[in-house]
Formats: sequence, structure tokens, C-alpha cells
Amino acid sequence: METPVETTRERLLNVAEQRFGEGGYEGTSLRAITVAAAANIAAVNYHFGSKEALLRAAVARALGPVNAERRRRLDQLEAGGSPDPEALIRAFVEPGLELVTRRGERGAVVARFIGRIAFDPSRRIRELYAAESEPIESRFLAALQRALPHASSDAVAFGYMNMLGLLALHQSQALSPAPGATGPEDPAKLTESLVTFLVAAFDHGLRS
Amino acid sequence: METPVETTRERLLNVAEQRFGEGGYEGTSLRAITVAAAANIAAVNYHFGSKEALLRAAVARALGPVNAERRRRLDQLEAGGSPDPEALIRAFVEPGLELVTRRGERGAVVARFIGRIAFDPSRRIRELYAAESEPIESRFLAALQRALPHASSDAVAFGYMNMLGLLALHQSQALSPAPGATGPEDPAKLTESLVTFLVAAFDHGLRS
DNA sequence: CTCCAGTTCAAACGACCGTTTGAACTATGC
DNA sequence: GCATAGTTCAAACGGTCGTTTGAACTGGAG
Repeated sequence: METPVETTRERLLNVAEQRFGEGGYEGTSLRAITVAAAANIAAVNYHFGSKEALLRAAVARALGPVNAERRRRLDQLEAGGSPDPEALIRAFVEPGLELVTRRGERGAVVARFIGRIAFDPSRRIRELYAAESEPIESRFLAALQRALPHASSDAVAFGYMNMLGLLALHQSQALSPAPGATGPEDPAKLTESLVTFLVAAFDHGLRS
Repeated sequence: METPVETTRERLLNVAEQRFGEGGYEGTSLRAITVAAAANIAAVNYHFGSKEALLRAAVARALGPVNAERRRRLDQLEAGGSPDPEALIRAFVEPGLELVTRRGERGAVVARFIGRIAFDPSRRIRELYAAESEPIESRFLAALQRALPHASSDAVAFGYMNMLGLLALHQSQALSPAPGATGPEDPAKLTESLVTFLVAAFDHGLRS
């Protein structure tokens, strides 16, 4: 068996993903990243050019597979006719949550990173996320509007944004410490719970 | 008419609220705050003690009236019998969203600040928010569980966290740039849209 | 071996960070 | 008048930030 040693560039991306996801972009220093990655400080600017370029590369690497899977599933659904809201919601949410529920520790790190970046305080950083996801997200919004003809276009867009937000919050795992503190939600059931919640809201909670 | 000139302490709180809400805690420097407040850098440590203590004071001032109003409405509901889920959801969400919809520019600043702090990357800062809201939030969760006896305790807690998250996201106004870009959601209708969305999810979207 | 592009390194750059100091100013009570 | 407590101020503290520099190392090509 080969030993595919991680390159400095890969180690930097891995650690950046983890630290940016835990502390946010502003709250994470390049020194903290390079120390944890056993790399020199200058390696960031050599391989990426700047702190923000490192973030951009990490965002692209993390979101790429998720959005590709969403595209694949949406293609498949649309090839088979007019998908219903639940199928569309599943096709969008499940690729984002499988990271948390099925990919072990590393997947949870990626998910937290994605969820954090999606709602970073800085508009410029949020747009880094949005630019990466915009094409496929537009397709999902349009498909949802077709699947919910009884609801107004604005209402579907409102529900869609709520779906994006809830997914990001569960990915970032920041709403865990509930007052009731029922312990860590069974990860295997998280996807089903969120899909059920969203389907009900889309089916019964959008204004005419 | 008197001219109630703002004190340095008040100006610092006002500006801190605005800047922390826009850039997050880590992304906002004390110098940026004191310059905008026309105050000396040392005034922060004189009046509050530290940057984090300034944040703590701002959180308390912003959340106090909102949580007081929630408590008042919950007291009133419980005095009149067993409130239904919609009444409880309204009593919780409306005080938080009236800031955005009814209090003009200043209210929107406060709302964005609250929404941002609630999901700050730093656990310590999130707990600042949680500690301020915990007593009343526990009461709401318990009341919701009583109002939804057909749903499991875990399921209601799950829905409750989703409510907290969606409220914070709409308060922070960070999910505005939707891919469809239908323009700024009519603020007057935002509350009704969110309540309808949540009521539907609670009534039809929680596992047994 | 020499050469050279690719990569890593220690060290330093200027800028900005939160915090502290001690003097100066302000208003009120005597 | 003077004393005093409360507040503001310019300046500096040590430390960390992202970035840059130029030399040292690496491994394969000729």
C-alpha cells in the first residue's frame, strides 16, 4: 500500500478548513494555521498568495463535491419528470448533511467550515460562498417554484432562504447547546428530522 | 425641550452595537468603535473594563427589553390557560422581529447585533447571548412541549432550535442576497411569513 | 558533476491590536 | 477661594497580525 504523504498545500487546506470553521475567518490567524499544519508562515503566500486566497481555495475544495452531488441529483430528478418538493429538498439538503452524518470526523470539519462561511459577518466572504453555489442554487429555486405553483414566487424564495439558513446552522453545529440540552441529536436522524421539518413548512407554511 | 446629550458611555454602546453587528466581534477593533463614537480609546476600559466587557454590556442592553417583552407575553398567555403553538411562537418571535420591522434604522441595528452574536464563531461569545436568554427560553421550550403533546420531547426541542436559528438569521439580515434576488422582503410582512412558516413546521413537521 | 525550477526556511517589515499610564480637564461641595 | 471625585486625553506598552525578503535546501535533467 502506498503512503500518499500529504503535501504542504494539502495540509494547509485541511487545517485552514478546520480552524476557519471553529474560529471564523477573522478569528483565525495564519500563524495558528501554519503551526498546526507544520508549515512555514511563508508557505501560505507561496502556495495561495494571501490569507483570503487560502480561504477561497478551501471554500472551492469543500463546496465543489457537495454542489456537484446536488447537480447530479437534480439532473436525475428533472430527467424523470416534475419532482415534488420533498424530492427537491432532499436533493439539496442531503448532500450537505451527509458530511455530518456519514463522513466521520473529517466530514464534520468540512460541514462546520461550510456552515460558518455561509454566514460570515463579512459580506465579501459570504459572497465567496454564494459565488461558488449560485448556479446550482438558482436551479433549485426555480425547480421549487415550479413544484409549488400555488405559492407566490416571493413565498417560495422566502422558504428557500430559510432552507439555506437552517442547513448552514446544522452544518456549523452551532445550535447544539439548547436550553433543554437533550444531548447531541442522533446524527443519523438529523437529516430525516430536517427534511420533515422543511417539507411541512414548504407544503403548509407559504403564503398563497 | 431638553437636549438629552448622549454620554460617552451611551455613544460607545450605540456604536459597538452597530459595528459588532456588521463586522462581528473579532472583526471589529476598539479603535474603529471609539473613532466613530468620538471617544478616546481609553474610555472603553474606563467605562467597561475591556473589549469583551463592552460587548457584554451591549448584549445585556440589547437583549433586556426583547426578553422582558417575551416574558410579559408568556406570562399573559399562561394566565389565560394553555396557549397553542402559534400563540407561543408569536410571543417569542414577534418581539425579536419588531426591531427589524417597526423600530426604524436603530431597531435594525440592534436586531443585526443580536442575530450576529447569537451565532458568533466563539463559543464564549455565544454563551454570552445564551446566558442572557436562557431563563425565558427554557420557559418557552417547556410551554411548547406542553402545547405539542403528540410530538416527542426531542422533536419539539429540534423545532425550537430551528426557530431560534431562523429568527437570528432574519434578525442579522444576512440571508437577504438570495440567488433569485427578489429584492428586500417587505419588512412589514416578514413577521407573518416567518410565523406562518414556523407554525406549519411545528404542526406538521415534527416526528411523533 | 552542474544547473535550475520548485519549495521551504528564519527573519524581519510596518501596521494594528487591546490595554495601561499618568497628567489634564471638568464640575460640584465646601 | 480650594479640594475632590469623575472623566477625558495623548502617548506609549508589549504583542500579534498579514505579508515580504532573500538565502538555503531539494530532486531531477542535461
